[in-house]
Amino acid sequence: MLFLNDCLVLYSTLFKMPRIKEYNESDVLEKAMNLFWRNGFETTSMHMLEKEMGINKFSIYSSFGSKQGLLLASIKCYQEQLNSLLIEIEKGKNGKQAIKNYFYKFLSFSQRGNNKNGCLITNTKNELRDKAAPEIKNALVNFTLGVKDIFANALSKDSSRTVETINQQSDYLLIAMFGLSSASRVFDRDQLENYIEQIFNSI
Amino acid sequence: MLFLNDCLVLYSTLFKMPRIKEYNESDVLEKAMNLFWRNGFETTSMHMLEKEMGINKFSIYSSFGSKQGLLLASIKCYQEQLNSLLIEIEKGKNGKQAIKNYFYKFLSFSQRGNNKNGCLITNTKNELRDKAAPEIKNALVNFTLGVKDIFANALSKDSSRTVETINQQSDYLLIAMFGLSSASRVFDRDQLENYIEQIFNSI
DNA sequence: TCTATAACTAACCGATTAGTTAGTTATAAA
DNA sequence: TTTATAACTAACTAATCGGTTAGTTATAGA
Repeated sequence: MLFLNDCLVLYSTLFKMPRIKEYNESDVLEKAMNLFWRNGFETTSMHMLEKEMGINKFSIYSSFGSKQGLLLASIKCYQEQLNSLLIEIEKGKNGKQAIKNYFYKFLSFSQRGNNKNGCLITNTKNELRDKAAPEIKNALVNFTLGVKDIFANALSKDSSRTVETINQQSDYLLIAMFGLSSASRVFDRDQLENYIEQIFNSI
Repeated sequence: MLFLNDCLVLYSTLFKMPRIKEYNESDVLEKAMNLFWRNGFETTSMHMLEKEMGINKFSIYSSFGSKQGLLLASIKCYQEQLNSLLIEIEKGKNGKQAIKNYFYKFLSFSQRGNNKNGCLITNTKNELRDKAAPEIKNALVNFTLGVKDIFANALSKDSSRTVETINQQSDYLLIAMFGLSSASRVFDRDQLENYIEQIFNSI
């Protein structure tokens, strides 16, 4: 992602160099992401973001445009973190087992630090629905479609599944993952692990 | 539930009868419940509630005490409606099939009128978590425990399940129902029906 | 040192929030 | 008709919301 800072570096080679930003945009973005992840969009106020990010409103708005702009940047930051778990699926030789491993890793990811934050993407889908800006909706939908594709590709590595079965099972796993994301905010770890085991009994 | 209206009737036999309420409390409660169900707690403002319920703030506060008090009453109203679906499970002879039928009926219930409202209980759990008043938390937890019991009792009707298996499978179905509630707000009907079929393949 | 510029501070904006309250109206027993 | 009382109206409160802006500060080339 190209941040204003990068533009400034380019700019400074051509014109006079004005005052330098005192914060790192990817550092403060990570903090904003964690706040949205923990509290949701509406509950997270600009005041909370100022305190957590350590910068004031002017800086937030000059770097990210709006509160929803900051959420969109947070979602993309979050998606990059999830992607590093998702590519493990593609490496696995046994598709079903690779997806199952991903479910377990995701569970740890969603409950790290004893916080029951769930999944930022699922949380945002659940919370905003129609109220999200089109860019945010697109980011959420596209990521979800990507995950389904990864599931489908993994399943197609295993022997003897029809195209129809692969489509049904990847759809099923997608909703099961959505359910796990929501449930991970409420249920205990052992209940959730039992849930994962049962999910993979049926495919 | 004993409403102020009922107290008033009792009161009127002993003292002078003052002005009569111009609205029916269970009627306006149903409308409030639908609003909370559709929009969630925070998004539903007192102004929206005034318009939807057809009464003003004073009346809402005199009948239900607070916004969270109105939510609590709405949740109890909602639970009564779900109970009429849940008792069908207890009537069924084949436990697994009875629970599966409940999943399908719940899906129609959660998407009636082409609205993707999900489940008021799941939505509230997802949205409020720690911010809910203790009374609301208790109502949610107790209802959830009740549903698990109903699942367990139904499964124990079928032959040859150990106590351990019944506990695991009813826990699994509880989380699957939670997942279905969340997913029903986002996914399509045929995807969700496929999800239900796959769930019951594994038990 | 001067100057153009962007980073930064802090006060401010109108709108909206949940909740309150003073004053008015309708009721029915007395 | 009088009167006690609760239902009702509507204006109000203090706090908070996302977002803006006028004024100050730091930078580095000229």
